[in-house]
Amino acid sequence: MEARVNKADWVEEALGLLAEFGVDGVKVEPLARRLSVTKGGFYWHFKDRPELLVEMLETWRSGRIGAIRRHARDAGKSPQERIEGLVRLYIENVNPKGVAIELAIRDWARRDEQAAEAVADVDATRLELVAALFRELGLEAEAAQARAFLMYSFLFGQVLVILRSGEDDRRRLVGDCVRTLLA
Amino acid sequence: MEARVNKADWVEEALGLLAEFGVDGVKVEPLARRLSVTKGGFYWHFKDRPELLVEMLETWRSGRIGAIRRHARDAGKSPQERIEGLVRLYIENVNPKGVAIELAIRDWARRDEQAAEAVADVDATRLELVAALFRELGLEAEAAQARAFLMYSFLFGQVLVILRSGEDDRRRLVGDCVRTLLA
DNA sequence: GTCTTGGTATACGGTAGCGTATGGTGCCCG
DNA sequence: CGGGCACCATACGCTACCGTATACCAAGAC
Repeated sequence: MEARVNKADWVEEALGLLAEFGVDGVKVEPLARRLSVTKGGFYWHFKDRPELLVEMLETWRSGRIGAIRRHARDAGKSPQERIEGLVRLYIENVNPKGVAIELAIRDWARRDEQAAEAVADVDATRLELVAALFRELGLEAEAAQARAFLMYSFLFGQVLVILRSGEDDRRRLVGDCVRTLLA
Repeated sequence: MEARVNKADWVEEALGLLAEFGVDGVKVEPLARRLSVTKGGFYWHFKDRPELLVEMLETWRSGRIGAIRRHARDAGKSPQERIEGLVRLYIENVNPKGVAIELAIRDWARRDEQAAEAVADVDATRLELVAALFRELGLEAEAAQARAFLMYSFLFGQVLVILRSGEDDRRRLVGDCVRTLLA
């Protein structure tokens, strides 16, 4: 039943809109319609649309960084396994909505300083984690940093390229690439 | 002086808007304002806004594919040099507007089938070119394809990650990565 | 039982953009 | 020199969205 809609619900649904239509698609009236309410309540929680946007960014940033920190403590597995876990976690579309949000936010970041800062923040965290794993694998600090950058960039870039040959082909290619990056 | 604005001018300026604000930013009235005319002439050249959008896509697609074909005929240099030329050409921001257009179109492609098709088209062409260069370098067909995918994806992904350490650092990292990819 | 907290509905005025209509205007061509 | 072609200005009606105002309501706290 869930009659009432709270602040978190607004943000959550707004992220859904973001994933589907990009920043410019998160508009308050459509958002309210999605939640089957009118925008009456929106302006109770948020001063205006920009305030919702920063809230979304904060939610995303802390969510992503939290996820990374949780993953980092995931000891007991080999570095390879943990890297492969990351690959699965962020890319191999277990979670298409999450990927869509990432891409939408990165696009947004090209025009918005605050979005860019959030992205820089999570990138720094993730890159450091991946670099640490490469160091565990025996690489020198510099080399590990470069390798982490290469791997991380590849994983993102890969979702931007459109293969006509289909998803199976992509999975195969990504697999091959990850393997060579771990060599 | 250039008083009159022709179809190509509209498309050109529309691509500028696309680069700056994304697809949703290409709106006909603002576009006309940029060209210092009213939208009167717009609807003489184009039936409606969607028609402009497909025109932009076509222009971009044929432009990119043409550029690739031109580059492919650029013999006389070693494969390494030609690959490094590509890196410079498409990525190392010689041409920030071109990169912005690419990204905006790829974002657009997530929601629009026609944009996706254009992107798939240029990706196929570029991937094949890069794969050919890796074959020249002595890799087997399969390996060359995978390496091309890795390199191409990396170059795109790299522009999505935001480094706080600045552009010099990025250039250094990208250089290192490209070198390991050519090894 | 009434008060407060956390919402929701409705209605309004304003702006931006879309697409249409219609009537210019400068320039080239015959 | 008179079309007509290529383009521009103006004005209109329509819709979508923003933000504000204001009144309402339901549930728990006292």
